[in-house]
Amino acid sequence: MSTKKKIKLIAARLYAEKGFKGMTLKEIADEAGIKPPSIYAFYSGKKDLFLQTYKEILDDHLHLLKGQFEHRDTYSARETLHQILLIIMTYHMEETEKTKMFIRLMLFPPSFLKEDISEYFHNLENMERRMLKKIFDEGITNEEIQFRDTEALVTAYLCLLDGLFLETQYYDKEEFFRRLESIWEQYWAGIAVNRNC
Amino acid sequence: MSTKKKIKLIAARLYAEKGFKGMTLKEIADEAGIKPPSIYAFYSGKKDLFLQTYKEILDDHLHLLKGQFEHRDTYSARETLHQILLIIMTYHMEETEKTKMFIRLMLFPPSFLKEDISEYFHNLENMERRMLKKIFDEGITNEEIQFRDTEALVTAYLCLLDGLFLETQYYDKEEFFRRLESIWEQYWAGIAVNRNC
Amino acid sequence: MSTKKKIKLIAARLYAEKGFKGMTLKEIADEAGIKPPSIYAFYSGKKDLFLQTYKEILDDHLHLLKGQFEHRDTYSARETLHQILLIIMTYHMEETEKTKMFIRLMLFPPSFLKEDISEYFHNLENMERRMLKKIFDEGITNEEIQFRDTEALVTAYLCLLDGLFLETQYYDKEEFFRRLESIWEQYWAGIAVNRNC
Amino acid sequence: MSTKKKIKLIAARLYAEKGFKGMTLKEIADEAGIKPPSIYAFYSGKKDLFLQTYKEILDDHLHLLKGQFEHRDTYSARETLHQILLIIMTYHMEETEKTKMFIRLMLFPPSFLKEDISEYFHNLENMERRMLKKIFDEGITNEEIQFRDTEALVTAYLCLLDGLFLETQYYDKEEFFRRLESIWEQYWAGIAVNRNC
DNA sequence: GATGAATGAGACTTCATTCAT
DNA sequence: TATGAATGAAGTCTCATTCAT
Repeated sequence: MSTKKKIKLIAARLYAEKGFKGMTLKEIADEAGIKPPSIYAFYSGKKDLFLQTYKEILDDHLHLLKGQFEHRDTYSARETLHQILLIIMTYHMEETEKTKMFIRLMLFPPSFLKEDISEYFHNLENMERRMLKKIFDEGITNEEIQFRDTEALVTAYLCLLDGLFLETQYYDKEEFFRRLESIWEQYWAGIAVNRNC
Repeated sequence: MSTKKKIKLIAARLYAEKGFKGMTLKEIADEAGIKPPSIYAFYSGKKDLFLQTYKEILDDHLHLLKGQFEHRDTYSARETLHQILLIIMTYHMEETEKTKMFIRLMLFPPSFLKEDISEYFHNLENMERRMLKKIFDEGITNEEIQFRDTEALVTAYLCLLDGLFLETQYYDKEEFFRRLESIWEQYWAGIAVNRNC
Repeated sequence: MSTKKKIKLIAARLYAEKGFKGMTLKEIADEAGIKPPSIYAFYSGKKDLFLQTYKEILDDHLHLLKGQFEHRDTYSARETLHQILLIIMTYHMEETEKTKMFIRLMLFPPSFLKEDISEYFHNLENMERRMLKKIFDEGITNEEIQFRDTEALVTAYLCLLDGLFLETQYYDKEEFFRRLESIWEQYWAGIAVNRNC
Repeated sequence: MSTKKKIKLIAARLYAEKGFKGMTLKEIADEAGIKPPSIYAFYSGKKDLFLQTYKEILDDHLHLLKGQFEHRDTYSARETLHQILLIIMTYHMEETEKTKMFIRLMLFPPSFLKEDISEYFHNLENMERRMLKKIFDEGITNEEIQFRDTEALVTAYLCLLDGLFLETQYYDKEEFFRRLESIWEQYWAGIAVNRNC
């Protein structure tokens, strides 16, 4: 891997662990096997390095989400919604560094990025809402899901995503996915058309 | 207010905003209207100040939770569970600084507190689970809630709490509580005994 | 003992151990069971406290020396010279703090005392030389000591004192006095009139 | 000279003058024509700088002593013992800084070095005693020196060394060496075989 | 006498950054 | 590309000292 790329990866990890102030160029350089001034051969400073790092993280994340919402036609709404949970959470459980960085950016952005980040998340949510809305609309049309204001359905699903997302930080893989299934079942029971009545 | 108390409050806020490294004694002193060395008249150092601050935050939080779970006998399970959501989230929407500090501690504890924090959250969850278990058991006995493994019910409710908790960070008060109601309704529908069948 | 006196004694000890910069008013106050500002009730500052302390040390020392040289008439030169060694060294072995302080003052005086101290030691040496000269003159007159330039005898005796003085810092009491006797014997053999020839 | 070496030399001098606490990185930097943080390019802190400095001082000193005791076979005991005095004292009169540092280390070691220093001086004395013992044994065999317990002879010679050593701090070169000769003569008279009887 | 609160001065140290090589 | 040397800015902390109480 190129030194430049290596620096960026290390920076991402250290940012996730320690935050912007807490990560030092010395530590990054040490782990990359170079000396701090060498970083300036690739990036114009700490901020620049971080800017390039964080952009990549967000792009990754967006790409992942987009991927999940495409090719969804062949499945039922139930399967799609369940699948989305699984895929997103698997990603977060596996890419823990990226996820930690993501959380830091979301909740505690460095002040010089606050606006930028805020806009990103705004767009992200809108995109998610649009995509989910389609899925719920189809689910209602197919009589899989109880008729209800689609916006409300989206809202609750996003809350489910958020809750699970936060919990990826507390539990180990096995425990987490056991919980996920249990939670999913109750969630689905609340919105599915009850065919047993 | 005493200077000592003032310092602690400012420290809590700045920790919430910037983290341990990011908050500086200079800034704390400036806001308190004193000079940095004066802080040492009350705390033996930055770490000590932080330790005393964080202990208070956690005690506050624990106290709040305990308060919510007491005196619950007169209400139905539905009311109790709904009320818990409302009270906890109201606290977090109002005490935004303490909540931010709480989140930082939970997700990105300073290394010298990792163990301590970890133990605290472990105890916290156990306590919550015990209390919620009782509520759900009673709900099932009263035929308000569908018969189901109580542990699973607790797990899902905690996930709901987590999701909402995270969302206190994104939305304004009005928007947040609108969402809360919508989410609650769907959640309750998933676990309540369906009397219309 | 009065607090004022207590402070002075503690200051002396701490100066001996750590030097002027190394001793802090906090530490002095702690040991005296008071708070640092209270020292200002007795002394106008650290320098003043030290000035009063060091003056007492030097006065003590001078007083001791003077005492040794008086009342010497009844003894032989041999006994007198031997006795002086014993008494001075006993003092230094017993009053280790005062001795340490004395050494510090002599070798590493705080810059604001350099001149003062230098003058003191100049006077001290002159006084010692005068007194010793008398003893040696009498010793030569009595044919106890070989005829020789009295100044040279004084010089060698002072060197003996210095050597032993330094060694009070290295050895324990027993070991030290064993050495002293052995050294004294050889010294005396070098200057005594050899009656066996 | 390299900046690193320059810093070390200045540190040694300032330590000699003012002790560990009294010497400041600011002053060292000023004299070296750099700024305090630059010192950290060469040493990891004040302690480290001091450690490297003091090690060199002790090594120097040991090296000097060892040098004096070698190649002594061709000389008489008298010449050897006299020569040792001269060479050691010449060193101390010329390397006044190193000697002052040496004295400070010996009498007032920084607490973090106490053990280390103590062990060093212990070893030093043992080495000196061994070497001197040989010289005295040979001196007795050659009938230059009166028969006597060799340990006692060594003890007295070391006391002579100590006395002169301390006096290197009081007198100027000329005065000092005049005294030395006078002292030496009386010392030697006390242990030499008296051929005139 | 004594002290709690406060502070100016100054210490050590870290860190991002520059620049000549 | 890479780095050794250097530094300005800033941070934590210590300490003698002041002052109102």
